[in-house]
Amino acid sequence: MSASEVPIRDRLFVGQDDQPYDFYLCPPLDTNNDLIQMVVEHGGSVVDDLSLECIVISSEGYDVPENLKDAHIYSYKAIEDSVANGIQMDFAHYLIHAPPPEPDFQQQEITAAEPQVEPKQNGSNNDNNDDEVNPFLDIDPEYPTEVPNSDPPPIGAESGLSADLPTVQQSKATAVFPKHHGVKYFTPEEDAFLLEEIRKRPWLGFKGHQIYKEICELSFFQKRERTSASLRERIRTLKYHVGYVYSADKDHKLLVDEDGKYVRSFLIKACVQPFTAADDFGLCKVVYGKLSPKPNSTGFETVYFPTNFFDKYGAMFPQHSPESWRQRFKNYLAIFGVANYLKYFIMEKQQGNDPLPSNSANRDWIKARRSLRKTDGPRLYFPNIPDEDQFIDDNIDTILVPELEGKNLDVFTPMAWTENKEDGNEAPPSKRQRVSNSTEPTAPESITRFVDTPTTYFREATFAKFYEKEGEPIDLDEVIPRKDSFLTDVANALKLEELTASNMLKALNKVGVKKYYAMFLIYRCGSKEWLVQKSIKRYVETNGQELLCISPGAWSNKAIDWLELKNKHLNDLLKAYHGEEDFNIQVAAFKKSHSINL
DNA sequence: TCACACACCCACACACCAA
DNA sequence: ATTGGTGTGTGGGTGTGTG
Repeated sequence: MSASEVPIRDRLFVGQDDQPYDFYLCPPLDTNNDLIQMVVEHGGSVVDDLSLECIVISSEGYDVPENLKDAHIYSYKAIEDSVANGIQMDFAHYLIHAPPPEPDFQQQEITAAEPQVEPKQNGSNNDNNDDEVNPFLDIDPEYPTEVPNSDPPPIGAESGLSADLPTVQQSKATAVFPKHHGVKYFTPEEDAFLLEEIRKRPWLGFKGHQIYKEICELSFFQKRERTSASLRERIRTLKYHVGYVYSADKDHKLLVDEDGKYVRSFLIKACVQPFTAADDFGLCKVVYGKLSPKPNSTGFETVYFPTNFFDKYGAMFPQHSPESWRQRFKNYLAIFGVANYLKYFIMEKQQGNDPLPSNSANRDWIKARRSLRKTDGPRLYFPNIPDEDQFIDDNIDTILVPELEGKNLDVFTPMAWTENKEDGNEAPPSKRQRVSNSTEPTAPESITRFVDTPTTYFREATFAKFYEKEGEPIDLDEVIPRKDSFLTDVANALKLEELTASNMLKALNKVGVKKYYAMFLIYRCGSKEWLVQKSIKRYVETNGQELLCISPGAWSNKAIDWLELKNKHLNDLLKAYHGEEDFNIQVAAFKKSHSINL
């Protein structure tokens, strides 16, 4: 029977390369028409030529024929269960025969490196259990499905490989006759084991080196003589298709749900956060505006940082730790030059280009500057930027950087620290003084414009209660892995013929925005659907930290705080920011709702 | 020729430490 | 407490050998 004679119902047994899995059915299975039909109906194919790459299927209890002693053999139940469940089961769980270990390698390992009985590592972590292994069954007790009765739950049982099937597909050939000399292909069970071990270490990321150093220490891979480099490269070959990781708390203890299963998380964070051009621009802008760096005779700048400057900066811009920000300044911006970088950044923006971060804007130049700094050589100017700092003063506020939007930078204004540096704790707002040429005034009357800040909590009791009761406004765990499609859904949902509040509410609810949050957005954005959309985007991109976009027309908590002050000057600034018409409409709406004290 | 396993390299993010 | 020096590990590029 060939695949072409049977209508293919789904692609259960098709690899990512669109090639069907080839199954070799050991007699008497080769005459089992039901089984054959299952294979071909679901996209696979049945072969009778063992010299081809194929997955060998047999039944438990049948003698392994001599010519298959060196093959990995899987139970026919792998096929049956996959079809029954509608997803591809982890074939590694159905391994009924594996090739015996190669004597020369095993001997070498035992005599040269290991005592006859490896000491049991009896720690709190169950990963390193190392029980005796049946040498004829190449299934390790460490193997995920076989982690029994241990404190953290069995993983493989539920997680399996299912959606992550590239592993089976990519190593199917070698699952049959793995080679021990030359190229040693990964088997499905190695892939499955590796993925599970990665998922159990979400704090290590999965692109680095350390995690593989740990995993390759496990006896499962020690026995298979896998180096950390090979494990790492395997994951790179699999295009990092880890799919998900298991949630862990800050002490690296894996979270377990009410069923005793590890809790999946699709937020796979990287271990290091590269500095962006916006990061550099933001830091330079604050240093330039608030700390007034003074150029010295060697062409570098002298900057006096107030106490805890980087702590404050890191708190306000948490994409990097305070120490990282300090290092960034020390290792790159101080070398590049604050004024140089600002000029470069502004020039690029004005020319419609995307500026590069300071480490890569001009690698040769910064390398030269770095050595110049130590050797005290001649001054080295950044090419093609204006001499005068006036260029910065004239343009710096025209450059919009989303990262800086809505941040109140007043906290970085040092309070006369040059005179009394020792009592330099928090500068109370009323005591802020003009130290540099661009300090912000503080008294309400001297505030010249409204600078919005992010809205991070529900200010109105009604919405706060809903939040308490119904939880997060959007299920981020569900949405973030498909961020782009979700945002498209939201955009499409808001393409309504009649943009009434109730229509928007229904449409948003349909795509996964909780009703109370939709109500909140409509209320704060004055039913402007583009602002509602922008706010949802902001919410997702900030991982749920910010409830509202920052834009005229979107009324933040800060704006409402100002309203409640009933100060005419501040209201005028709000009018200037939001527009007089919008101001009047919103204030009327707020009054009507009685949610704020007006 | 291609995919894969394995290895090596390097810029850089980040942490730590001594002064 | 701040600062400069230094060590460690990430993340990604790439080279080589094999089948």
